[in-house]
Amino acid sequence: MYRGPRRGHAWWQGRFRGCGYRLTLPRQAVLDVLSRTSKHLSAEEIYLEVRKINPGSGLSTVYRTLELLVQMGLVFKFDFGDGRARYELIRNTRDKNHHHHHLICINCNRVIDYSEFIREEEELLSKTEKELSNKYDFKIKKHIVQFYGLCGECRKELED
Amino acid sequence: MYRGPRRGHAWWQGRFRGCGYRLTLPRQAVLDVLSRTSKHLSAEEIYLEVRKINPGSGLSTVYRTLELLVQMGLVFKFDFGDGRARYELIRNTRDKNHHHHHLICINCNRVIDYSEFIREEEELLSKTEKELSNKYDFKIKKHIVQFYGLCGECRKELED
DNA sequence: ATTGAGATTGAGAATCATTATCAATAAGGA
DNA sequence: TCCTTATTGATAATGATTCTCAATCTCAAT
Repeated sequence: MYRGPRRGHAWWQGRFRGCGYRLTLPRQAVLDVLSRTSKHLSAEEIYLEVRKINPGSGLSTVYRTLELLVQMGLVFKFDFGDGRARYELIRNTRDKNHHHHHLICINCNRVIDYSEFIREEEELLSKTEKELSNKYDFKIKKHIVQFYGLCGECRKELED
Repeated sequence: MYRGPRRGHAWWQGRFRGCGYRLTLPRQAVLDVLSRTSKHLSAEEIYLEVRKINPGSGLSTVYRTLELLVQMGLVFKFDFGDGRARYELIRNTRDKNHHHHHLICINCNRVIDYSEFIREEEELLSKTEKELSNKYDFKIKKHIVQFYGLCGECRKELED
């Protein structure tokens, strides 16, 4: 089954060329790191991984690349309230709108992705968005839904 | 009609005493500022207002007081994504759980409070919370729901 | 009143993630 | 090859928040 040009990095390459950008080694490295993990890494963490692939990469470039990727719609940027941004590669191009949400442990900063009730959530959110847009003359671009709490391990740990 | 000891600042005074804290002038000033506005002020903004009431107050103390108030459950602390925290006095002690949510303009940072669909939202959220708590062994403490977009004025402004 | 322990304060230094600066380098087209 | 532009890495700058610390205040016990 032919899958088009989406083998290896050819796909990203195309995306970049289409926007007039170059898919350079430092940028490649950032994409590699993001594509190999399911965690929500910070810029610093990405930088440390990137240096294993391309030791010449600088932190500035990692920041610049992440900004670019977010702006290109390839990466999500999250704020989980611990003072540093977190980044996540957007994997499924098809159902872009079907994004997941997060449970964030306020003790160990672990992040759990979930998609339960996402349909109901999205339904309610879009209904709310429609209503609020009218009432307040406000054009909603995106929403944030996050749950904060304690993961199992931290609960045990703190119950002592 | 007698309203109990909630005249002036006597109420806060009680709250403070009860916790073993003192309701000093610099703290009073922060509470005054917060109680007089419906905006979502930043620490710096609060500081500037506080100095009109009590010119001796320092920025550190404002930060410390805000932290204290949040910890005492008298004030909400929000992050609207513009790099500074925002604070809001919790006014109605009765229905603590009936908190509102926010529309945030990504252009001018205006914040609109809304309570439409809050009931439905809370219903869905609590249902989701229950389910997720079980499935992921995760004790949810709080949630965040925020809408980002463009307010009417900014939309006009940017359509040029 | 006096005292002493502890709470509170303001000024300034320190922190830390992120951005801005800038000269050097690489790449692609004419 | 030459030239314009994109990209880079090192470093400095930024800016909100937190930390430090000596000075001041409060209040209960003497």
